[in-house]
Amino acid sequence: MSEIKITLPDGSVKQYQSGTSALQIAQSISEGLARNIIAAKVNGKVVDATLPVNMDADLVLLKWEDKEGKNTFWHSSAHLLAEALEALYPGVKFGIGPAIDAGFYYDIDFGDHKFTSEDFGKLENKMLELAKNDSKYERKEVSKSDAIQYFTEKGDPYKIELLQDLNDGEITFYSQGNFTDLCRGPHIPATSFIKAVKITSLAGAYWRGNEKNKQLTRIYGITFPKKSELDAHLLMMEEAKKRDHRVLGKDLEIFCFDDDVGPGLPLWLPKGAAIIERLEEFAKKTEKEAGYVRVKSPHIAKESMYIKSGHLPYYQDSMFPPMELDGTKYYLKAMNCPHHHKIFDATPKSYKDLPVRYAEYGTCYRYEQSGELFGLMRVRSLTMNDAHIYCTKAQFEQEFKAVNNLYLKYFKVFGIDKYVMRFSKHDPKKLGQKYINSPELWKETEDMVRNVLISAGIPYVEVEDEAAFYGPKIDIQIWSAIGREFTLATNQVDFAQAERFDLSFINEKSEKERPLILHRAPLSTHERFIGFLLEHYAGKFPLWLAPEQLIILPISEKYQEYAEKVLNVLKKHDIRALIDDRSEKTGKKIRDAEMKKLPLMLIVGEKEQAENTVSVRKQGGEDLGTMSLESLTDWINKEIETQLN
RNA sequence: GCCGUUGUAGCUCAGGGGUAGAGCACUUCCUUGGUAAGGAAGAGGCCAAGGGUUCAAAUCCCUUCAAUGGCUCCA
Repeated sequence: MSEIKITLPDGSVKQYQSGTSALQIAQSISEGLARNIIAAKVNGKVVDATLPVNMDADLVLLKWEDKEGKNTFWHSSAHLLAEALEALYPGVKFGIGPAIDAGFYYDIDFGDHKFTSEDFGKLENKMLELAKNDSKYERKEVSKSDAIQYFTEKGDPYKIELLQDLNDGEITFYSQGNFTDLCRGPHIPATSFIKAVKITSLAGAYWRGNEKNKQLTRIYGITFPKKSELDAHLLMMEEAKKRDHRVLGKDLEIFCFDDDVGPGLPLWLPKGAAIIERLEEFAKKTEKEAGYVRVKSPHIAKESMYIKSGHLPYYQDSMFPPMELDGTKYYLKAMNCPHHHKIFDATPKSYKDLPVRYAEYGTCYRYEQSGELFGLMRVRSLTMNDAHIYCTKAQFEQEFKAVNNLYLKYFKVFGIDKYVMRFSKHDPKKLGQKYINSPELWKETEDMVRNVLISAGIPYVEVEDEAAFYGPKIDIQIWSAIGREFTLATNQVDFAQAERFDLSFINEKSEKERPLILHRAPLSTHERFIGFLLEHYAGKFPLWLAPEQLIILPISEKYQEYAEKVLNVLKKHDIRALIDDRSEKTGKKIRDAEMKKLPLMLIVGEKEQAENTVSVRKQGGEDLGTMSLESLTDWINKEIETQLN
């Protein structure tokens, strides 16, 4: 037999017999290592650890700690779930069962049987029982006709449908115990790797994601190689739930919903409104410095405007139905851009006026499907940190860059670092349907955007079929506490609406020319941004943004008068403060202030009253000591200045 | 919009065919206490809404509304 050269990640090269598996290679290094090997990466491709290697290769041994290792582990767990289901409910039919970011799911057609969350325990136990059998995951290449025959005999129509799309020669089965599945692999060596199982939830899911298809039962689960890891995971999930903006928003009295107001229509309580005020102050100042001017527009407009803008055919389903007055239809605005275009068009423009930057915190209404509403992250009334920039082609790059820099500046202030910049492009197949049919302009503007991103050295991912109908965009993707992905902010190019609105400026040659338009909303909408910030800060807003910045805690009622004196001084300095005048002990007052996540606590008693000072405690416990009111206000101002720069 | 689950006090939840319970919060009183929970008493509910079954419904059934986990969709 021939020899092969295996290169390990540390660069070392070892010789093995051809046909040696990654697992055997691991064993040759150490038994302990081999026990932890879940899969292997051979020349960059993830494969079974037991697959024989027949050529010289770069080899990475994948463990649970590796992302691909977890992926393989969970994918194999989905097969174990299926095996358990088949044992418990003979005759169930299987859809697909992939690994996801945290765990796996399997789509099941239970036929007439009703599977409920009460069956979770039974299923978990069965999975653990089967795991203990230590069944090997065995790979087998099969011909397409054999594969179809197998599933026809078994009576699994979904698998047969999946097989139709596969080519003969690339089909593999994996078996463990009594269960065989159509699967590309790879898998863990044996079921005994799985030591802890948790079925997490149950949901309906359309077969192949199409709402016209039958709805299957999707069972979500997660597994671990150690019981302790499952416990840690469950604890983490509990913590994430506490961070959920819907929970914090209620606890901290930021916002609420009311049945009489309507779903997706948040009410801002005083503390929520205070945060909005801070955000707007900050945005208006920043935008002013960046050369924006502010405009204002009404909340409704005639149908004709949305026909002109081209929004109506794309957007009608997600707009509130129109009101009809004297035969004219009026829509609640779902976006601010057409209004801004009209403002641009209201006065003649010269090239000397450009770029024109119109900013507005504009409130829009979108009739999102009821099932899509999600706390503050998906709502039906939203106030956007909107602006539109009208510029020449020559100015485009600089403007686009400036907008990007603005984003980065904001992200620094808010400490936003876990995001992905997504360069969202059109899909050429959908020109004329989802996207304006101008292939050259798409190419041109997408190239411009890419160039800006590359020259600015900003990391990004390119994604097709995510653009706006009027042009490409950059989306900032973030994740909520419970792991749901959202677009926080967008920066969009628009080459279509200027044409539709017949917008123009007079260029140097005294000719009419169309401006390019940028749409941008770096601070998203108040709803989504505050929802995000609640989770991001876990409710502990920084001093500049906190609805209530500090609370004065008199040691006893005897110091109430002094506390009020302090309050008045602070109010004169525009500091948002209040007094806890309850007849409670200081420990209790501190605890309650901590629960409300107030950034600062001022303790005042005999000593402070005598010296005309306050004792300052930061949220979390840090003692800033005793200071005069003057040094406190100085300290606060400095702190805020640091936070905003 | 579709499928599953849930809806009991301001909040978190228990209960469950015979006219409602806890903890926290709230109010009052006692206490005047120095860096994460002092004590006592009190008040607070058409058990989401509507209909049905029943001698009797918060409890069982149906419809609606809302929330929630997904799917589809999206800033």
